[in-house]
Amino acid sequence: MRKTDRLSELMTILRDGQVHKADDLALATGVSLRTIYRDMEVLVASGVPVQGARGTGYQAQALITLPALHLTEDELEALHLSLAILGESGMEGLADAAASLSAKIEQVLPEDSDSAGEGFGFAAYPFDGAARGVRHMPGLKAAIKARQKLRLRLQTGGAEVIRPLQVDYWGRVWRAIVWSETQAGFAEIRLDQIAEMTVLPGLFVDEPGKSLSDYRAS
Amino acid sequence: MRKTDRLSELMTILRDGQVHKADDLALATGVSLRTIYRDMEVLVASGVPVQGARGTGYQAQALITLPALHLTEDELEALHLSLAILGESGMEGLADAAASLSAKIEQVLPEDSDSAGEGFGFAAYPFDGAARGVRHMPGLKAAIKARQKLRLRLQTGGAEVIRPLQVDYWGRVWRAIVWSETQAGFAEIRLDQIAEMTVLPGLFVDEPGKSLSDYRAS
DNA sequence: TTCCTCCTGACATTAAGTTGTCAGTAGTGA
DNA sequence: TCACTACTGACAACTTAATGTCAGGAGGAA
Repeated sequence: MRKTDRLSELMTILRDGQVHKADDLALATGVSLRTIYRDMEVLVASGVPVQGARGTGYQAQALITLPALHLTEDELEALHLSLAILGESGMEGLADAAASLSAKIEQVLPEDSDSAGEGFGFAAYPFDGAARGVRHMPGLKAAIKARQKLRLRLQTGGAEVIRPLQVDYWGRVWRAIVWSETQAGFAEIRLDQIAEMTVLPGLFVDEPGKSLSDYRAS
Repeated sequence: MRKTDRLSELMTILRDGQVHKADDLALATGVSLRTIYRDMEVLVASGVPVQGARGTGYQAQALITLPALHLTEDELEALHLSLAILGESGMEGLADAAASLSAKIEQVLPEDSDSAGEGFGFAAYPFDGAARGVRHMPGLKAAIKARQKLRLRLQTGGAEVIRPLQVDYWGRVWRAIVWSETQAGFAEIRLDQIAEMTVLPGLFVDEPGKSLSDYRAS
């Protein structure tokens, strides 16, 4: 039996949530006790919620394994937004579950060292903030498509008239890349910093020095 | 360098969405061309959206990797419900992304062979059905807690007065385990088969032969 | 057609990982 | 305190996986 198959089998056995002695697991899988201890270590390290109690045995909680997924940005956005919506729904139990799932997801999402990024020196991604920020996503995207100017009031208090150019997921935050008319320059605005967003009647066209490709060239 | 580290590094390089020649990847990671070809095969097999074009090079799409997660049932419920809600929201683009993400998740969730289960012989888990079914989850759970009887009308047309005992995720479906007064027996009802659910004024107490532990003993 | 670069199989060699045995430690409940 | 069972380190032996070299093939663009 290959090791990965054996780990799978262990998880199947443990899925019942009952207490299992290492000896029995060893018998069931045909390996030594020492190997079971090692396997349990591997399972724990990979995030499987199983505990071993001395004198008792091993017990896992209800256990559904979602293997690695590769997501597009749209899919990640959908995931964030949907959990945020549920998290604020007040549905008993579900809001908590959405929060804990969201925390698990944030825990494992890659964080590029580059994205430590100046100005973003927060240690954790606050769930409430993400909910508020992600809410603006659809409106921002519509404005980008329609080339519509927006007025943003940020949590820091300032208001800016901007041309939204792009929304992306950079590091562990959703951000908008904008040309700010108020500041006459490019800006990267975290969506969770947006307190209020108002659609303005003015449209914009690509002007030299103010377009997305200019931003990228800088 | 360990293989897994190298695969990680390859993904980091490819994340920029640009075209990369295998030769350059080999130089960057210090292995032979043949090994790069093998590595790319492994990445593709694991779901990474990367393609190699002959004469050109390798290119990946925007790429966010969510490693394996271990969820509780509550968290899976939250995930299903939240995506279902977003999927029906009509938000442009997001409903599609929620659907595609949901499909990815269903694709990889474990399906116990036991759960092929008689009567459930469907090949795929229809998204629409899941949305409708998951909707009843909160009401069911409240009724279980309050020991409230319910009248269910199923998609097959029948109506039953039931005592809801438990909701769980079995195989790839959410189901309710109930004592059906109409049929005088236990039943397992897929949530997506519930067309309508009405709360009745009657409460129930555990009667011998009709409780959850009786179900489990059978 | 030529060039460029991905693609695949085979095989000997090399590298890495895994295992069981043994010894010793430790926590919990009766 | 004792019994039960999880826990950890070390090491030799064994197993499995990975690698590079070589040869040959294939698709797409200029």
